[in-house]
Amino acid sequence: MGLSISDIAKLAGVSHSTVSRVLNDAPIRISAQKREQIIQIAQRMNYIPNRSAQALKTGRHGRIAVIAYDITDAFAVECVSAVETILSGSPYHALWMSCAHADKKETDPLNLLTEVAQSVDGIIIILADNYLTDTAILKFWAATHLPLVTVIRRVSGDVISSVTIDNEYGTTILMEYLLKLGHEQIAFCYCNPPNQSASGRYEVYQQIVKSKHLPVDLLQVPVDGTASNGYSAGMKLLNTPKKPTAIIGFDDLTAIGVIKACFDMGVKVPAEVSVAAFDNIRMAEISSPSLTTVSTDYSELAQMAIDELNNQINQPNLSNYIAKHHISKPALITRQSTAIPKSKV
Amino acid sequence: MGLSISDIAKLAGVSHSTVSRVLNDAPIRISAQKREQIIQIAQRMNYIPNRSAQALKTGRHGRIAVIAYDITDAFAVECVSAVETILSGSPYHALWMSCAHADKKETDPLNLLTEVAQSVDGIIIILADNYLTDTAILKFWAATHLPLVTVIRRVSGDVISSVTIDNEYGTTILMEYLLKLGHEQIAFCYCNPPNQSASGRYEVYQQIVKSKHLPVDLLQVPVDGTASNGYSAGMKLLNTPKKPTAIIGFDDLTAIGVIKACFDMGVKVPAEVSVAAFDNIRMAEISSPSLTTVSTDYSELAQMAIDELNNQINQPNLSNYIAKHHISKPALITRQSTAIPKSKV
DNA sequence: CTGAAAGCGCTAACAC
DNA sequence: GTGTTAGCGCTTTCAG
Repeated sequence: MGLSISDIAKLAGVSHSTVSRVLNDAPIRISAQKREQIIQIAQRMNYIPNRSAQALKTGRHGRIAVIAYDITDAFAVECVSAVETILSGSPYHALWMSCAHADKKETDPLNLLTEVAQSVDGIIIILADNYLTDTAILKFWAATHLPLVTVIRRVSGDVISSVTIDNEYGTTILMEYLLKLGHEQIAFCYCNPPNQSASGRYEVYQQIVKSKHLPVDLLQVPVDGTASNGYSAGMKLLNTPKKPTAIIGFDDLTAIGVIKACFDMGVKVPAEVSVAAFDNIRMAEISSPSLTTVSTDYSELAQMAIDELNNQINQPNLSNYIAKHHISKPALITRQSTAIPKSKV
Repeated sequence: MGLSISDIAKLAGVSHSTVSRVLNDAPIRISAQKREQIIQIAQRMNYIPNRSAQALKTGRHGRIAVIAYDITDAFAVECVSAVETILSGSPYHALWMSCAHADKKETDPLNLLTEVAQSVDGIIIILADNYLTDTAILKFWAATHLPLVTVIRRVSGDVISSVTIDNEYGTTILMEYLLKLGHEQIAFCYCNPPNQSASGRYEVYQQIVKSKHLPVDLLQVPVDGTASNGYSAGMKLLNTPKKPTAIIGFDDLTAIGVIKACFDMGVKVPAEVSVAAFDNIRMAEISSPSLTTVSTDYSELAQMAIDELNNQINQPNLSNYIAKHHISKPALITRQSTAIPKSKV
C-alpha cells in the first residue's frame, strides 16, 4: 500500500491524528507552521488518502453509483452524461456500472447492486427493465435502505422514488403537430417486449387516433428498440397498400431505422413520408434528414434524480421514507423529417 | 452500517473468523452443518460484505477503473463497452469515471486519477488527450506505480503501456480502395487541435497523395471532431471550384457531418461524391447512406488492454516494469457511401 | 492546540 | 476444525 498518514506524521514529527486534522480542514486551530509543513510534506510525497479506510471509518463514500442497463444505448448515454454533469458540481463523484453483462457474471442480477452497495452513498438506476426486475430492486431496497432513485422507470409498489418523463404530454404535442400538418394516416412503431416509456406513448397515440376516428389498424409494427428493427418496420410500412403519410417511432433509433428504409426504397423524407420520434438523442440532430422528435430535458431529469437522492441522504431514517415521484415535461423539436403531407401541398 | 460478519457469527454461535472462512470458501475444511447454517443465515439476513473493509485488509479491490474523457463520444462508448464485455468474464468489475467535467471539480485534472487510485487494482485510460496531459499521467504513475494502460493514446517517454490502432495500415487500405475506385480528388477533413489518431491518419494520407502526384492543396479542412464541424467542412468542400470526388473524415462523426452537408446541398452520396472515415462507430451502419469506414476491432483492443493490465497486476514489482505497446489492426468495411466517381461511370 | 487510544469490518497468521 | 488475535489506514472522542 501507498504512503499512509502516519508515514507523513513521522516525517513531520507529529502524531497521525494531527495530520488527519490538517488534511481534513478539521474545525480546530492548528499552529500555522505545523499545518504548512504537513501540507508541504503530503504534497511532496504525493500522499493519496486511502478511500477504503476513510469509508470504513466514516460510513461515507463520496460516491454515487449510476447503473445504466447498457452504455451502448444512446438514450442511456444522454441520461448518464447529464447525471455526470450535475454531479460534477457536487461533492460526489459519479461511479457508473452497467448491468448489460450482469447475467454473465452471476446468476442473480441483484449481485451488481449488492456489489456496489457498500461503496456508495446512493444509487441511480437508469432503465434496466429487462435486467433488474422490480422484485429484485424492492428486495435490495428492503435489505439496504440505501438512498435510491430510478430514472425513466417507476417500480411498482410505490416504495422506490422515481423520475420519469411525461409521455402523455409528449405524445399529445407530437400528435397535435402532425395532425395540424394535415396527416391522417399516422403509423406508430411500437416495441416488443414493451417498456414503460414505449407503452405510455403508444397508449396515448391509440387514444388520440381513436378519438379522431383515424385509421389505426395495421399501422402498428413491433420492434425491439434497435435501428435495424426500425428498418424492417419501415420496410413493412412502405409496402402497405395504404401507405402512412407519417411514421412515429417509439424512440429515435427506431425512427432512424425507418429513415434508412425510406432512403433505400427511394422514398423521400419528408416529401413523401414524415418521420418523427421521441428522446432527442444526439444522433437525431445529425441524421440526414435531421429528426423531428419529442425532446427529453436530460438536464432536468438528472437534477431531479440527484435532488431526490440528496434528500434521501439527509434523512435520518430511510426505512419509512415516503417515495416521491418526479415528472419531467418534454418539448417538441421540429426538424427536417416532418412536413405537410404530399396530398395536401 | 449494515449487517457485519460478527452479527451473523453471533446468530450462528461461532466466531467471526469461521464465518469469514465459510463466506470466502477458504481452503480449510469446516463441518458441513456449520457451513450450511452460516450460509443460510447470511442469505436470510441479506448479508452484504463490506468492500471497504475487505479492500483495506487485503489491498485488493476487485475493480478496474475505466477512465474515458467523455461518455458522450461515440468512439469512447465503443471502447468502454468492449472493455466492459471482456471484464464481465473476469473476476473484476468495471468502474468507469469520466473526466469530461474534471476541470469543474478541481483545478488539477490529476485529482480524478488520485480519487480513484485507492479504489481499484488497475486503470485503463481511454483518450483524454485534452484533459489529462502526458505529464499528469507520468506524474501519477511515478507516485503510485499502479497497473495502468492507455488506450488509443501513447504517452511520451515510453514508460506507460499502451494499446493503439495501426493507423498507417488503416489509412493505406482506405486510400487504396478509393484509388482503385478511380478517385483522384480526395479531400481529407482533419481536426484542430489534432490528436494522435487523427495526426497518424493525416500523415499517411499526405504521403500517399504526394507519392501518387494527386492534388493535395486546399483539400484539407480543419474540424474539431464533432458532426457540426464535419458539416461546415463539407459545406466548404462542396463550394470549392475543384470539387473533390471523395471526402475522408478523420473520424465517423466528421464524415456524418459531411454527409449531412451533402444532403442539404442536394449532392448525392455516393453518386456525386464518396464519403468515408475511420472508427466504425455504431452510427456508421445506420446512417443514410451507411458509411464506408476503417473499422476498429474494439473487442481486440479491449482484450489487449485487459491482458496488459492483468500482466501488470501479476508483477511483483511494477516500478521497473518495461512498458509494452500493443497495436490492433483495423479493417475496411465498405458500405453505401462510396462508389466509382461520376466521371468514370 | 495536540497526542493517545479506540474501533469501523474484515482477513489471515497463529494457537489449540 | 475452530477460536483468538492483530492490524490494514483512517477519523474522532477523550485527556491533557
